[in-house]
Amino acid sequence: MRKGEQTRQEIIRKAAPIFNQKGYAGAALSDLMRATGLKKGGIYRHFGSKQELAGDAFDYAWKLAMDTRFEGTEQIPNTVNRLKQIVRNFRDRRAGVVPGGCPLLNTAIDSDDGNPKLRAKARQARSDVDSAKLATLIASTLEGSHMVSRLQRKEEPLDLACRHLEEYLETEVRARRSKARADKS
Amino acid sequence: MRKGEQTRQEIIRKAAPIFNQKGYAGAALSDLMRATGLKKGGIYRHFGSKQELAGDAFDYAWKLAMDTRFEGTEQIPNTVNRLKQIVRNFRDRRAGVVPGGCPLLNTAIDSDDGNPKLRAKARQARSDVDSAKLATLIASTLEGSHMVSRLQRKEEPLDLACRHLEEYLETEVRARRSKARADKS
DNA sequence: GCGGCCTGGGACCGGTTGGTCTCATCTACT
DNA sequence: AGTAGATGAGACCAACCGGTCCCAGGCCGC
Repeated sequence: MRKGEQTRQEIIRKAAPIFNQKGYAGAALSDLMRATGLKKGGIYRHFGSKQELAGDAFDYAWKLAMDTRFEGTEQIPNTVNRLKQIVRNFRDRRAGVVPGGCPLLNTAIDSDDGNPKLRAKARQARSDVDSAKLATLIASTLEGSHMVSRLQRKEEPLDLACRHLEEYLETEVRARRSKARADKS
Repeated sequence: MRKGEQTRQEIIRKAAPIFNQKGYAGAALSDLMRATGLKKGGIYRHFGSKQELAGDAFDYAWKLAMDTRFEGTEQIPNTVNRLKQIVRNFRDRRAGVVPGGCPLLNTAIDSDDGNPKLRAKARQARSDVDSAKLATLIASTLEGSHMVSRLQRKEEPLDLACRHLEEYLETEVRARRSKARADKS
């Protein structure tokens, strides 16, 4: 029982970048076999289907991405400052995260038409993190500019979006909250 | 010669939604055969490979999307107002455009790792439309929120981003331009 | 250290993949 | 109207797809 679970996790770890880079249809069993060093039988011992593996791989990749984005932000007391740190993490902390870009963005596009299991996972992941409209706006902006950055292989669009968001948080949000607090008292 | 070109265009028109919805790997020849009503031989008479067809299909889908987004904006003299109209078009003019979401976003993600031909096309498409940092920011925000909207099957995120952009254009940009003009004089 | 269960290799499956080729038919020019 | 070239069907291909199964060997509890 011990060794099996260990191998299972190893497969997920090795498979995650493949799915994240090539998408569900693009990631062939042969790719996963090469990446894991296992043969088909070995992989299928631990997962009932390719979909199940893809699902677990997404969970793994997404958890890693979220952990990275929130890294060192929990203890920041001020909400606006915390959000700004998350934005900065999104831009700067690329290393250590699963290769192939944002797992949520990739999976959302990949599973958009068809593949309801993966779609549900992606949707759940998003709704878990969305606690406010503000977060939606920030996430959308970051996802979008991240995509454009990856496409152009330039940091500029993402950088621009980050600066925009920081400015926005600084001016609009902080100001609005101060106003709301003032109105309340 | 006449009929052939006609058929070729018809194939592109019918194939574009398939590629846009399922991605390159996910769009099987059999899908394209069903969509076009032609058999394999008939399709391959007009295209040297699946990649070539995918490339032409992307060009078609992207042109359609761009035409829709810029529809009725050329004659608006004020730059800020023109941008705001483009934003509104992006949100409202969904009909008539190739199903499956924004072709650029889909193709960018799909061709991100591997498939350099398609990647080059997507990159070219973006660089053609990006004339300014402002445009990059707007495009990134729209693409991102559009993705989130599609994922959640809700208009809210896109709507929110549009309102945010309109507000941003109204307050920041228009104000900045007025100031610049004032400084100059 | 023995026995049984867990593990992973590898052969095998039917179906599908992208792609080629031939040939009958249809089109369009003279 | 005749004919040459354009066209598309359909058979065919090897490779590969996701998935199943069995069995040898390694792991682990006793």
